[in-house]
Amino acid sequence: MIAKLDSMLLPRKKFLYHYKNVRWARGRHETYLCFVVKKRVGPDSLSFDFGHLRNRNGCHVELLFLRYLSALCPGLCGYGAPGERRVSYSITWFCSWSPCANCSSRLAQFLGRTPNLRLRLFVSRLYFCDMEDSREREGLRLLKKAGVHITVMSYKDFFYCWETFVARQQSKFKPWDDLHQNSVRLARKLNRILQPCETEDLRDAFKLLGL
DNA sequence: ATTTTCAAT
Repeated sequence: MIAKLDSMLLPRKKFLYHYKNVRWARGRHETYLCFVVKKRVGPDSLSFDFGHLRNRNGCHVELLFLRYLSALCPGLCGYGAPGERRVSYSITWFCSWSPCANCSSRLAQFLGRTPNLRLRLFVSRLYFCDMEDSREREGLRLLKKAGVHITVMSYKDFFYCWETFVARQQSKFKPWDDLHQNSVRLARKLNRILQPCETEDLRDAFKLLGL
């Protein structure tokens, strides 16, 4: 049973290489997506599923996930019997890269017509977000508008992923150098991206006034 | 100081 489950888990080296939140992520030509799916089956009870995916055959991992979604979440999209309610799900993603502009837009569209799905998104690194006017930045704002909570992964998130998705064989999660600093830097960057400009202007104004 | 990015060779 353990051995069977192990094959579904991420090898330690793969996780560490692809999720490392280093400034210059040379060679990460793959993106991994670890997910947790929770289904609301009653007023209180939740069922639970988890796993991981990576991009394949030129298909970004987010869109790959959308393809698997109906199998993963029965009753999410179908219309069911007349008068029957759709099933509600909460999904959490932990992605090694944040989504590209196209994936963000496709996701936002999908979520717009699937109000019974809540998506929480943790990312290790920000994908093509250096330019002030990058389409990827715009895409992240679109996702926020679609109700997605986007957060940069911190120590506790890497730790949780290690415990949940990695074939760790009893080994403890060993944070790499600068994990915390990198996470803080990226979180600030993401906040600046998601923050409406007015707030930023106000903050500067307050600073000028010494308030 | 500078470096990369869901590849393409």
